[in-house]
This record gives sequence, C-alpha cells and structure tokens, in this order.
Amino acid sequence: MTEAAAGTRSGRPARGQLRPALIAESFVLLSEAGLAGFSVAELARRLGVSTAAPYRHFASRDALLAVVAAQAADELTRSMESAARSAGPDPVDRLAATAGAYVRHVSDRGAGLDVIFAPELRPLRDADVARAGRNLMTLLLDLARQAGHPDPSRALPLLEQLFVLAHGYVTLDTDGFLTRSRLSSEDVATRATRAATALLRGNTP
Amino acid sequence: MTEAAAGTRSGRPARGQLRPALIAESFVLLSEAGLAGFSVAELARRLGVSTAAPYRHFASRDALLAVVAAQAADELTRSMESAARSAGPDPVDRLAATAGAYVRHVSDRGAGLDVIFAPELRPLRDADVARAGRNLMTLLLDLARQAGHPDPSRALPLLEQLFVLAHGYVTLDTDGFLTRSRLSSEDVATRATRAATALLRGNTP
DNA sequence: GGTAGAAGTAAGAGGGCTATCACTTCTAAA
DNA sequence: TTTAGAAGTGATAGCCCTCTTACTTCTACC
Repeated sequence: MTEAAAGTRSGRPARGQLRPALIAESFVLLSEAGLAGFSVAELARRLGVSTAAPYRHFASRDALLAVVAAQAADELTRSMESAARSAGPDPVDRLAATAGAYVRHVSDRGAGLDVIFAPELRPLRDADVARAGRNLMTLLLDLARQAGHPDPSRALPLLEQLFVLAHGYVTLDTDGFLTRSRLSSEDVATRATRAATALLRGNTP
Repeated sequence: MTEAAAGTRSGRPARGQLRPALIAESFVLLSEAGLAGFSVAELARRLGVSTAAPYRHFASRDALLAVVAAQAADELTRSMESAARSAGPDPVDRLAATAGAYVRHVSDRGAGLDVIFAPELRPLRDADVARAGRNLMTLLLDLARQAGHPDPSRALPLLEQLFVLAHGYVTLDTDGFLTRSRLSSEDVATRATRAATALLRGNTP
C-alpha cells in the first residue's frame, strides 16, 4: 500500500484493455495484500485509471473477485495436474508434489482456497469454479487410490490433512511467520513438499 | 457484524471496568471476525460504550491488540504445557496433543500465531510475549528431543511442520472450508491431533 | 465526415474506521 | 462537603472505501 501513491506500476493499459489488466493486477494485489487488503480503488490507482473505471467492467468488487477466483481455480488445477504428471511414479511423491505445486502456485499468485471459496463470493460463484473443483477432486482421489487409499471415504480425510498443511504453509509464510521476511515460492514449496511426504508416509503404516 | 446493531452483547461493564472488558471482548471479536475484521468501534458498540471510551485505556487499536496478543501468548503456552503433561508417556502423543491443544485453544479464543506475531504489533510487543514464546519453545524442543529428535537444528523443521499444520486447521476451519459451517473447537482439535500424529510418525522412520 | 455507443473521468454521496477534544459525570479522599 | 482527577460522552476531523451519476473522449462503422 505504501507504493500506491507511486502511481502506475504495471503501465496504464491501452484503451479497451482495462478488463484483462484489472484481472491480472488483482493477482498481484492479492499476493501482496491478501483478500482483506484487496481494494478496487487501489487496483485502479496501480493501473493509473480513475477509481470509477473498474465499474465499467465489473458490477462490484465481489463480481471482480469472483472472476479472479474462477481463473485462480482453473490455473491452480492445471498447475497441480501438471505437477502430478511430472513427479516420479511413486504415488506418495505424486501427491506430495501436488501439494507442493499448490503452495508454489498460491505463493506466486496470491489466490488459494481462501479466495476461491471465500464465503462472500459464494452467490457469484460460477460453474467454472465448480468444474475446476470437481476436476481437481477427481485427480486427487485417483492419486490417493494409487497411494493405497482406495476407499474415498478414507481418502478424503487424508486429502484434507494434505491441503490443510499446504494452505498452512502459504498463510504462515504470507504472515512472515516462517522467517522474518517471506520465502521465495520455491523455498516454501520445498518445505511443504517435504512435510507432505512425511504426512503421507505417516498415514501409510 | 450483523448483530452489532443489536447493541450490548456481553453486558455493559460497570464504571471503571472497561479495560478488562475490552480485553475480554477482543477475544470474542477476534474469534468471530479475525484480525482483519477487528475494530475498536465494533468493540465499543458491543460493550455499549461510546467509540471514544476505549481510547481512555489504550493509546491505539494496535496498543490494545498488543495487550491482547501478550495475554493470548501466555494462555496458549499454558494450554499447551498442560496438554503435553496430561497426554500419555509416548512423546509422539505428547507432541500431537500439544498441537491439538493449540488448535482447540485458538479455535476457542481467536488469537493464534497470526495475532501474537502480527507484524504491525511488532513495535508494541512487550517482554511477556517474548518470554511466553521462549517458554513454549523450550517445552517443544524438549518434547521433540524425547520423540527422537535430539538435535535442535533437526527438531525445528519438525516443529515448524507441526505448527503449520495446526495453524492450517484453524485458518481453514475459520474460513468455513473444512465443512459448510465451523466445526466445534473439539472437533477441529481432534482432526488436527490425528493429522499431527501421522506427520510425526512420518518423520520418524 | 458524421455519429452512436463504448470507455473512461470528475465529483460526490454514503458509510466505516481511527483518533482527538472539549465537555460532563462520577467517585474517592481530604 | 467539597473537590480533584478518573471515566465516559458527543461531536467531529480526516482517511479510505464502494459505487453512482452526469459528463467527456475516443473509435469504429455507415
């Protein structure tokens, strides 16, 4: 927020390009200030447009955030799918890599489970988020099955543990608790992947 | 915030009793609205006093929060010490119980690592928080040593994992992600303890 | 070239918050 | 009983926010 007054940060978008610029800058602002510190006015300031301009493209702050959340859900799903594919054959490694990818992605982009499933966005949530969520759950249940948890009713608590852990790394890193200043997304992802591996091993006796 | 207009919720404190009442109500507000939703004005409204009254007792919002944070750190340390003592003899169980106690306590009281170590409170942080933190760390390192991690430089990453997990449970439960509405502090603590046990087992091959 | 409609602006209403200040009320002690 | 100081109030300044309204500017198309 201190550099808000500094004015344009990402370059003023060309006329007609404000909508995508708002969405892109939203991720930057979210990763710096979090959901609570997110404001349309600040966004406009960063893009060098009037504070009224965003309302030409989005009905409300929440409507903008809902679009951002949908895109975040989609990106995140892709990141995690890709991480699962490129990890080694061991299903434990694949699940841990998926959790690590969650951490890396959210640490970079600022929008994780908290934004995607923010209660105030619920009424505006569109089918995209639901679809991305289903895709992701399918992937995760499949990985869990391969990791020796064939019964979904047993796999779900395991996955919950895994994502609570991953999300915990993101939040505490954002709050500067892990170290004095924030870690790189790579570093925090590495720690999270290690922890996830331990958690998974502890669940497979 | 919806019930703010309803007025006094905890009974207007007797004259001269506002200071302790503010501290007590701060925990309630924190557990409902989180640090971001915490406001002195809302606190005053809930106690049925003018919004100027709190400033008779605290120089600023942050000064009040710093006192709350110090008390939270102290309470939390006691809860965790007590949980470590009353758990069985197995050091893994004791560490897991400690993590569970963290979750139960923070879920009940609304003030965890995020409040205690909030960056904006850093300049106001008094010696109490530091002392509580040291006591806690001593306890945890001791438990980790008993659990087969005698080297502190190896125990610290383990404890980090443990408290990231615990804090993750609190955050995601508060955000209503674990279930549609929030779990009881008992329920979320149970889940966290189970997960902590798995994490610890996975770290002790 | 002219013009309709999209895109952006300036100004401001309305609301929340922190914090201050002059004022009143209460209470405890001389 | 008087009174000094502590405790609490009402009003308000100042800041930031969301969102609206009437206006201007641009541009693409006829």
